[in-house]
Amino acid sequence: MPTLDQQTIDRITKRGVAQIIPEDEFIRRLQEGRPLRLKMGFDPSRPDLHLGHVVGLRKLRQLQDLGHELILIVGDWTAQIGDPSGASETRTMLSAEDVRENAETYMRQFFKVMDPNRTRAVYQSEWFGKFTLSDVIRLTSHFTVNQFLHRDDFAQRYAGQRPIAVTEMLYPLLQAYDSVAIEADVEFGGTDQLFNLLVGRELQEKVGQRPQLVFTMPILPGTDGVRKMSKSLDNYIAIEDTPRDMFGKIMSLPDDLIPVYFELLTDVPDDELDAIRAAMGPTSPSANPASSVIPAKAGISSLNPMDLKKRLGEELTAVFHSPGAATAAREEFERVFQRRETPEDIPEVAVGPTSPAVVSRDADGFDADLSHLLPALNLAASRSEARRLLQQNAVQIDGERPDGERVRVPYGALVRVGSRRFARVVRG
RNA sequence: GGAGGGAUGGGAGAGCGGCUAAAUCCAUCAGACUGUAAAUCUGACGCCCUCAGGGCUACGCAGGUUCGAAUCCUGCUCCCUCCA
Repeated sequence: MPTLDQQTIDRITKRGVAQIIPEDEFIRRLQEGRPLRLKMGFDPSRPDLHLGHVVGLRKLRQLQDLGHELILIVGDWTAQIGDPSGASETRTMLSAEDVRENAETYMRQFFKVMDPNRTRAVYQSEWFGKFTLSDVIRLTSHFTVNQFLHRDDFAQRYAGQRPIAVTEMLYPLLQAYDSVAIEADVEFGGTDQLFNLLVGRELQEKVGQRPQLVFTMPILPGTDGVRKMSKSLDNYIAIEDTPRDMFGKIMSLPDDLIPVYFELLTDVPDDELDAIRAAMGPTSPSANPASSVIPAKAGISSLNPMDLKKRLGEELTAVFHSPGAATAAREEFERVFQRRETPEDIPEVAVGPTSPAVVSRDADGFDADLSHLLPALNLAASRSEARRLLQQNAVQIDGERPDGERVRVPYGALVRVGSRRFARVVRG
């Protein structure tokens, strides 16, 4: 294993890190030069990875690249408990096939960031499958309810007289036992995982193992700019989003998220990061419309929010798809949104003579009832919505805005609703 | 075992007999503007129709009271809190 220079240590322990417990020991063990056994768990009931997960994966990848080994825990038992970190929602049991399928989906995404050669996936059922009630009692006996009630999330719910399921108390315990089972050296998680990770550390110590180090990573804000990125809040950018969606969602981020995203999701050097922060800071043009013209100093001219977002979008899209796809997505974006031109791939929809959208037709086109045509083209969910869109002047046919519901539509016409919904009408 | 609280539109959350297709906020969509699908402002936001109007469905489920119910009553189902 390579010896570590200070720069590498800083990169590992400073950037994109919330807390390392204890930090000095972590650095010492990194320098020992022996492979560490890194642990990270995942919930197989939600196999969709998004950029919020990538923050942690990138950190793990850095460590893999230094020769450390990751053990990925497939949480097929904890998944049955539900998400203890907030929204209480009863979860149905997953079948073994579901778990396996979800795990495969997960890994497919996972290995876009991680190194498969230094990753080993294990299922919790390897040890919990054999668990007996007395094992459970022994496990629970190490901790007190009072201790668990101090967990931030539980404390808040208890104070607010909101429910805390008994099984949720089991969640940290199971997760902790995973650390014992695999003899983890370091466990990783978001800052909201701190309590669970520490329980693992404590349990290992109680059963006579060397206690794991705990490594927490900052939570990435979602596309709304406020709440953490999560699927249930629908403010996420999925790893498997199409290049176009991924790029587009990044372009729609609030400007003040730009520095965080660069910091946590890219390798831009720290000094460049500082420049970005300075440009986006409270006195930046984005926050002060009066000075929205950026000084045309060479090298700094690229530091306006839109260009930064394009760069961010292109870099990230390239990671999860390909550089070519990323460039194409950027060009598409520029064409459709900046120059208001038409996109490359427009779905063609055949409209036949019996369609209610067709009032009468001839060889070149037809007289259309737009309230029927838009739903038929998948440009509106219902006739009511179609009418609303028409009233709002959102509809264009070959660039013309119709003034009524009845209008002549030639075959091959491009129908556009708003700025991003398109369809081409073909004879059917 | 006992006492109490609740179930409303994609989410949160008002309403507590007619003025309620249901306040407000968020999300969403559109228009304007722009540096972008940012920000801001404006508007829309159940479905259907021969559409400046009309109709149908909707406030956990099933009944009931009433000219009229999301709102009152009864029974169910589900959820939550507290006491023991």
